[in-house]
Formats: sequence, C-alpha cells, structure tokens
Amino acid sequence: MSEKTKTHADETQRTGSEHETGTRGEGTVCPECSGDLVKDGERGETVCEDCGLVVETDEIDRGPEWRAFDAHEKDEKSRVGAPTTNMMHDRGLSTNIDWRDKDAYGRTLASNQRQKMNRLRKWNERFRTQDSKERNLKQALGEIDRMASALGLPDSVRETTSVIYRRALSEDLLPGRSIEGVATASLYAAARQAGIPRSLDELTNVSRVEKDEIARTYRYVIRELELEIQPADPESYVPRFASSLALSEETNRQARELLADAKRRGIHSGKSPVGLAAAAIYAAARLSNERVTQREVSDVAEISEVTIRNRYQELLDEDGQ
DNA sequence: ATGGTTTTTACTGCGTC
DNA sequence: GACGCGGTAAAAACCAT
Repeated sequence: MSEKTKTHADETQRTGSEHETGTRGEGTVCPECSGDLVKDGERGETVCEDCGLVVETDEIDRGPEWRAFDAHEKDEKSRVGAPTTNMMHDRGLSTNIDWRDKDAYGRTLASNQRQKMNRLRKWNERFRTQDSKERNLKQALGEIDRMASALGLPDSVRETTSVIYRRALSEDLLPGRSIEGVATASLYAAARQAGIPRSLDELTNVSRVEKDEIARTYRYVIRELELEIQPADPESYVPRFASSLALSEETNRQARELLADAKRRGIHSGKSPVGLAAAAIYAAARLSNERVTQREVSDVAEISEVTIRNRYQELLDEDGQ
C-alpha cells in the first residue's frame, strides 16, 4: 500500500469551518421558527419541516480526513484509499500487492523475500478472480470500458452501465447469453438513460456482437430488470451530429427548434429519432445557408438519404404553416 | 406467424458546376 | 459528365399482436 496516496493529494485545503453550525442548535425544534425537525436520510441532513432550514448537515465527507502542509506530512498522515467505484469488478476493494520489490520504507527486498512476494502476488491474483462471476464481471467491465471510450461516453455512463450489468448478473440473466451482448446492451441502456444516447448502429460498430443480438438482449434486460427507459429524444443527437459536421451553433439551435416544433405537432411518433435528428440538421443547415449534403448527414447519422428527405419534407411542411 | 408501418435499396430524371 | 437532389417502387426490417 505504499504508493496509493495520490488520489486526494490536490484537495488538501479545506478550512474545517463547515461543521461549526451543526453542533449548536441541537434539539427537536427549529431554532428559527420552532417547527419540527426531520432527518432527511438520503442527503444526510436535518431539516426543519416548516421553513426548510437545514439545521445540521451530517454528510459523508469522501475527501481526506487530514490536512497536509507539505509533502512529508502527506506521506505520514495519509491512510485513506481510493473512493470505491463500480467500474472495477471488486469495487476496488480487494488487496493489491505492489509490483515493486520494495518494503514499506522503500528499501529493496532481499532475494528470498522477493520470491515470497512473487508467490503471494500469484496466489492473491488467483483468489481474487476465482469466483466465476467475478471473472465474468472483470471481462465485462473491460469491454464496457473499451466501448465507452470508443463512443466518447463519460465515466458517469460507465458507472451506470456497471450497475446495470451487476444487476443482470445477480439476477442470473447471463446464462444463455454472451457476456459481450449483455455488456453492450447495458451500455446502450445506460447511455439512453443518461440522455446521451448512441444509436444501435454506433453500438454495433464498437461491439463484438451483432446488432440483432444487442437489440434482443437489450429488450430482455430492460424487461427483466424493469428499467424504464423512454424513447430517445431526437434532440439529444443534434449537438453531436452538428459538431462532427462542423456546423454553427446557430444551426444547432435551429435544428433543435425544428424538432421541438415537430414534437408539438406529434410528427415524431413512430419515426426513428436518429432520422428526425438528421433531417432537422439538414434542414437547419440549409435554412442558414451552410453547405451540407444529404450524403454527409446520412454518413454521420448512419441513416439513409431517403429517410432524411422524407423527414425533412415533413419538418418543413409543418414549419411553413 | 402476421399485418401494418417505417426504413432501405436501387433506379430515375433534372439542374448545376 | 459528375454531383447533389427529389421522387418512386419494391424489398427489407421493425414492432405489436
């Protein structure tokens, strides 16, 4: 555990004055309006029912529990690990044996000690991944990470994906399905849930699994885990497409306006959100005299030109009246 | 499986650079 | 003449039943 202290090193300045308010007005009555106090367990706050005054904030501080004024103190005081994360198969909680052959003081180990450490490392690694579900998770999380990077999805989505995948695993949804498939489906679901959807085609490009299987597995996972995911909002595709076509902010905005309008008139139901987004972009670009061909839009949106034409007409029809 | 809807494929003619 | 665009018909894909 010698070198694992860096994680919080840069947030060492906190004043410690936050907690002074919490200790004063203890009791069951609000000091401000004498209303009843209730504990909001989720947020770790004690709040007045009547006036909403937060009397006590008792939150969990995930920052360092110490302050360091120089590098030396940092080494001495630090005994905290990294925050736990769902993105590691063991939530980052298992033992890791440093690969450097140094003792706690940084001295190099004697050769017999080195051999011992090698054996320990080997066995530790074996035990750590022994359980088949753990091995399964390890592989899946690797895949998820790879695909999420390829699609430019943020860590928050990866976390959500991990959670979904874990649930699928613990509810025995895996047998009969591939790890890859479930991992991809989980990612697809997580991205949509986060409002930054990727189309099935995009998923297919980075996954080792066929589109059909992704879709099938996705439906299955959604149903079994009772995840409620509303159809993707066309507008959420717009900024990404617009930027890969190097279109202006104005066009971007106009495209979303067209979509909002279409939504109001109910033109969008049943149509593919991606197609709608693509058409809106094309229409907006055309309205503001930016040159984009249908071909280019259809390329980035992975939708046919015909579909763009059809949607595009509908959009402008409605707009013109 | 089936039927209805949407998307894609393939092909067309027209205008422009 | 290549290219972008618009249209059409038929095939394929999708979805709920």
